[in-house]
Amino acid sequence: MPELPEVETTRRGLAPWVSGRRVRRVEVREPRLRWPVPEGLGARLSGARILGVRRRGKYLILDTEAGAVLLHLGMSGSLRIVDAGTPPGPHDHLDFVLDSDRVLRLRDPRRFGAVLWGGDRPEGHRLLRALGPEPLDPGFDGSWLHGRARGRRVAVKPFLMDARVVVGVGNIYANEALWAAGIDPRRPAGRIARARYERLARAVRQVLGAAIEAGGTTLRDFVREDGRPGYFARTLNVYGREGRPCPRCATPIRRIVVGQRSTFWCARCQR
DNA sequence: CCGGACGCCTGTCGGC
DNA sequence: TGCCGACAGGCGTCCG
Repeated sequence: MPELPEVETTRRGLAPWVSGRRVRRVEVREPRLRWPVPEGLGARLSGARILGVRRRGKYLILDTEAGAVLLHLGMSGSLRIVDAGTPPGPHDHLDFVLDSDRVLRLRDPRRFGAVLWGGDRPEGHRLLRALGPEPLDPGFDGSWLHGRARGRRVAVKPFLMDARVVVGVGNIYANEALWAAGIDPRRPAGRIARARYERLARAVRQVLGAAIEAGGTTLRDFVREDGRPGYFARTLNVYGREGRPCPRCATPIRRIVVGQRSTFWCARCQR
């Protein structure tokens, strides 16, 4: 599900509901996520004030005065704010009950998501430490991509989806950005000129920015904190559009597999 | 170091 | 109608 735009949409929606609130208690109905939900989470958090919600890549960081919680939505996760007393559905695995009588609730049918203890320095957590730059920050540009691609023979699409290269770009937005930049997704990363990486970096920024403005992409599971979907799906140019005409040249969009992931592209526009 | 494949899970959809 | 395979927004880990 969630790539950077969906996680950022979630962060923005959540922040006003959780910032400044205290956690009354944590209810874990299903601790078996990607990793087990830490045993002592509730004990640590009970009574602690939430200071804010940050995002790093596809991770959310819930900062509290007792330490930070790391949240990841995996493929099918979503976080919502519901009224206390709202009965949980089958895949509503965990609640943070707030002193406002609202509940921050995690739903994750496939359980690829995670809820982890981040401690006092969550950015030093082993899962966050090796992450590359934020694509919307100034440290990310064509030179960075070009430099990281030196000598790499991996296809540019999995290269772009590698969180050590740049965070937040998943399958949907990798497809879209490569189409926008006119680059063949199978092209070896080290065989792309700097100027084309400048185009690609701009495309990544543009696509992610537009998707955030649209509230993210909803294919099936993703909903915002209030249950509404994101509307970027109607803006997708290639993802999920096999056989439909390329919006730029009308050539039918093709689907192939690159790096074990579905890849949609226009063989005429992308070279 | 690098690239590629594999699981982890549940749900949905299309074809027969 | 029912069954079965393919596929799904991620990513850590393992293998050669």
